[in-house]
Amino acid sequence: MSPKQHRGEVTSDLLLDAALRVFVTSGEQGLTVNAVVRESGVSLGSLYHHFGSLDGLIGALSHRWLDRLLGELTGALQGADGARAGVAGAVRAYLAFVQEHPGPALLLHSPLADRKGMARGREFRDAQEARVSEVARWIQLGIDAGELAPLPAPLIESLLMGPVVAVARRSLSGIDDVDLDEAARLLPDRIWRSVGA
Amino acid sequence: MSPKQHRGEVTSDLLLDAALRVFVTSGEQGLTVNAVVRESGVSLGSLYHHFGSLDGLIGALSHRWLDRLLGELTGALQGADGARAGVAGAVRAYLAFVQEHPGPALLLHSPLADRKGMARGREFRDAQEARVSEVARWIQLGIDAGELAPLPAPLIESLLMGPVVAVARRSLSGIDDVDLDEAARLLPDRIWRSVGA
DNA sequence: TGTACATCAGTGAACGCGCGTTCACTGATGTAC
DNA sequence: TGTACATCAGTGAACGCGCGTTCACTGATGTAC
Repeated sequence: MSPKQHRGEVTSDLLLDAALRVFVTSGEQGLTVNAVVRESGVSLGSLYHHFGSLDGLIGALSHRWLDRLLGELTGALQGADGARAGVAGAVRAYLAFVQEHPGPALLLHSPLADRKGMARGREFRDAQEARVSEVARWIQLGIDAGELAPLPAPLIESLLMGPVVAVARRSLSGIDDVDLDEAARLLPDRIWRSVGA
Repeated sequence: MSPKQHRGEVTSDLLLDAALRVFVTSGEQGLTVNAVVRESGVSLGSLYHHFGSLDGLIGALSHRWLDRLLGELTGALQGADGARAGVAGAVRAYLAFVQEHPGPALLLHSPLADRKGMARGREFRDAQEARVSEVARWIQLGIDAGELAPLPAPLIESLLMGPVVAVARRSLSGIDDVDLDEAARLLPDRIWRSVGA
């Protein structure tokens, strides 16, 4: 599935980038094989050669970007000194990602990512699983150290990321009443109040 | 569009209920005219007579349930004595809705609701607009009274509902690591810390 | 109360369209000797 | 270095399927006089 020749990798990237552009301009229901082929200039057969199916292509695209987002998130958590700084870092990292990559962020907030990703089973889940449990571990360490409130980890995670996701969705959906820079300034302190010990 | 005879209303309800069942069992991409017709026992022509299109049917279904959810939410906010009680009431009302109506909650958390709803334009938006701005007004009153933190209203809304939505999504997506009753007990106090003055 | 008529509700066969996928094939690249 | 061969990459016409929608029609209900 992963290319054995250089030109194969180039073609894969052409298809992935085209698929993202199609999604951004035409939405979920516009993301068809024909649209991707037209946008990329690559032949239909090549798409199937590299990804096996449309779901395969979308899964690979989601995987690529989810990996980057989770990477920045876990990096921010673990690179910080103490729970409070970690919370602030993760909140800002998420909002920065949304600002820098609105297209991919929209994709990841759409159910396409979940559905197609999950459908691919093990291979996909396992790769992310590592990242997701890094977050869970960080939370547990924070609770054990008495820095985070002694709540179930999923609730901490919801209190931490819920408001950020809500702001991101609002911004991405074109409801223009929220300023991401302002949110990056104000949210960390407010979120800390809810999860801090 | 709304039925003039009693049997018309019965048929509408049959279709709406069937559409919800189809969505719950087959998901978004399984929600087709044929599936709804098969599930409801109503003829294809009747579906088009009452709703004009599949989008019309889905829009009406989303509208019906979004109305109920927002109704309970605004009811909880306004029926409470003080901002803190309002926050707790709204959080519990939302989680109770998810527990009592998981199917509709799944529908409202899917992008189907947004997309189809928005596409119908004015008529739809305006009906909800009233409800949505009731929430915004309640928030503004809370800020003015010095009970809620002096943040932009959208941020308060995100801090208030974000964690609740996150917990709901988690529960609805089958990640079984979150207990809604426990969340209803623990979240109000935590959320209050983040939005209280 | 009875009849005529307009409107509403319900029906299902038929249609066209665009979708994802397949497949037989050609061309390019890398490797073994 | 040269040649033969296997594998990888790329191509696009063709296919079948299920989708949403239309339409000409019949039957039921309510209303006017």
